[in-house]
Amino acid sequence: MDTTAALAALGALAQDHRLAVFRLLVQKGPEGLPAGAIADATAMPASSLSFHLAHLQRAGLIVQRRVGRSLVYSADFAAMSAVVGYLTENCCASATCVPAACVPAACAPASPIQTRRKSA
Amino acid sequence: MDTTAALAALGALAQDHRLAVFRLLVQKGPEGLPAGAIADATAMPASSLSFHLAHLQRAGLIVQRRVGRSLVYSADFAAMSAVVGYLTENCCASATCVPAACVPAACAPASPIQTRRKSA
DNA sequence: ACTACATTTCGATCATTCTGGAAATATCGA
DNA sequence: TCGATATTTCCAGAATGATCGAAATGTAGT
Repeated sequence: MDTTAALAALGALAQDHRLAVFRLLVQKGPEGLPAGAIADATAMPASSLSFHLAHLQRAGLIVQRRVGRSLVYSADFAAMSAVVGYLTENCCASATCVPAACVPAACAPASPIQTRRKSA
Repeated sequence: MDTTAALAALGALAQDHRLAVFRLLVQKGPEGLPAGAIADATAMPASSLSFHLAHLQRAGLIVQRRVGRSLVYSADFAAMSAVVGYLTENCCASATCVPAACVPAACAPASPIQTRRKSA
């Protein structure tokens, strides 16, 4: 993950509503949640939610798929892992920090369905 | 680290100049760098830099100390570690994610001087 | 084709953040 | 105390971001 992508991801998460939405989607795992259900859970108006979902998606943190007439969103765990990787790689002066084993693909969902995006 | 603090940290890092400054300070380790040197390295006007340094400091990511007539800034590795901890704890549905050994105090500087702040 | 439903896009408004010059503050050495 | 250096605070303007109702789009069932 390059700095531009990291910046986009950090910017997307640095907002209370978006962080709440993302955490909710992470909880729900690869199955995700339709926009309506997210709106209910977070008690925000549809248009505002849509704005934030688009922001998270632009940043590559969530993924959208259509199911019937609903748009179902789910967290992109590989992208999140890349963000954590970027931060760990850039938060320490040298290699003395995190055991290397922790960095690659650190964020995997409980079940193995995986959204299969470019692993950054 | 609670969500409010994480939000502040993410917000502080989600800006190109601030991310650059923070990465520079992380590289420099606990010794840090005076504001003037940071201004030189990043080629930004003093007042703008001061604004961003204050932002990073409010978020708890960097620490300031006076050395002569310089104000020396250094990364707070414990705080950064807390941010990574928050993200890893909140990026996975269950405990299947990062081996627990990686989370606590993950971000330590090469030398053991440690800025000694509340560990978030 | 029509109606209902789920969600997005548009547009206007309000709030926040970024920027950088000029003035103020703090420290040091003589 | 004075002048030089280092940095911050103040200020105003420009840019970006957030909010949410209303209208538009897309999908499904009949």
